Amino acid sequence: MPTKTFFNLSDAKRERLIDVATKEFSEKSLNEASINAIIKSASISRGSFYQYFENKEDLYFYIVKTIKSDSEELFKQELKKADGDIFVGFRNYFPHLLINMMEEPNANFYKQLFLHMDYRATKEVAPEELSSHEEGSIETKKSVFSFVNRTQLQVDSVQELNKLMRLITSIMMHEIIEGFARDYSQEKIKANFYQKLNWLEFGAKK
Amino acid sequence: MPTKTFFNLSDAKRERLIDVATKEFSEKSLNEASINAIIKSASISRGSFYQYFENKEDLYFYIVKTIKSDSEELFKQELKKADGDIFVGFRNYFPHLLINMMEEPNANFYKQLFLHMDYRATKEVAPEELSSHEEGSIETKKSVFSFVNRTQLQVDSVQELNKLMRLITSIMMHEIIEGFARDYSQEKIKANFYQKLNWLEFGAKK
DNA sequence: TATTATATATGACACCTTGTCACAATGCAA
DNA sequence: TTGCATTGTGACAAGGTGTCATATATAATA
Repeated sequence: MPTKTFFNLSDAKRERLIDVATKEFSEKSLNEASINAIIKSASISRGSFYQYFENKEDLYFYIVKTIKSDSEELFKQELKKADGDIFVGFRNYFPHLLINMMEEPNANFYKQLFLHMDYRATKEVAPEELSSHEEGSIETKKSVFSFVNRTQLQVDSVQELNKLMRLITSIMMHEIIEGFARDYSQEKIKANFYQKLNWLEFGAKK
Repeated sequence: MPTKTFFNLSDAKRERLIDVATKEFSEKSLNEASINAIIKSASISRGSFYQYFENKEDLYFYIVKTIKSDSEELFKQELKKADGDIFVGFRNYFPHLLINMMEEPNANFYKQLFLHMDYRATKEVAPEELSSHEEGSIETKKSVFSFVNRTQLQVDSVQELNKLMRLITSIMMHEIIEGFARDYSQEKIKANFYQKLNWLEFGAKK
């Protein structure tokens, strides 16, 4: 996380820095992007940068966190509308996610992110509740899981439900990555995702 | 790909270089690994390195290709044994894959690979036939697909079958990555994978 | 207001990369 | 031996990162 000093900065300076960095990360991958380029564009001295951030990653994942809209909340809403049916919930949630990720202003940032994402980045992008995955402490906090109608699912516990939802999430992400890589239209990505969701929901076997 | 010059090298020199590089890539990620370290350990001059390889990636993916056992062939065999049932095929194939990836001598190399893998690397590791994915030219070559019993599946075409198998492959990889990240035992990884395979096969909905 | 304390800014520096290139040293064939 | 093709070499330019002693604001206190 950025330091207190960073958050003490004037809005103008802070936003300028973030804007410049976001632009850099939208054009280059995390590895290719350079602190030099950022501080030069933002007219900030090298020393200052390191007073705000531990390193490039620190800045990067702060931006990821910022950009990522509160998707979990949105999903909960769709889940409620769907009376706790996660398949319907995911289907209706997916278009929102696509828009957030594949349309301006975030499209290029996400493209770079997804095409160069490693395991760590995956966790940063995934909904927090699902990725945390502490097997014991799930039931305590009132969470997405409480909105799910489990009776209609082949799951025996919240842990299994968690696994199932994480599976769907990862399939979802996978489709978006594939979409970025192959320049698929949103429609095509949706079709691909829905097909996989159908297999998972009803079985791929006759 | 490495140059002709590289393959002209004496076995001793070539193997020494590959050994040293493999060790480096088993301890550090592709990004962290340094050509300097490799050429120093292998007692090779900087100029020579660039006469063998275009860059670090060139060497890296050559090693990946080498290390990766011909998994496709193994899978075909399991598929035949299973009378074309891909679910049985994948179930029986998975333990082989786990051993190849999670036991000596490849374990650390794969761990680094998987924990820092991006989209490109994903494609390098995935079975070639599945990753190529040229929608037209699939049926021509006699391939895995010809061993699959499609009648029992909810797929309408070879393209759909390809998608389904790519889905399973990606779930499989995902489980292995998760396993590396969380230091799961092979047994736990298997259990996780089989559960997901069951959902996919028979449906996650009651 | 003058002085002290705290927070912020700075850029030279050491140390690391990578890829290139002019040149040296081989090996092999005529 | 001469000549050509192949292989080997390390200094070099250009770029990267993180640190640190020092300078400059800004706030707080006497």
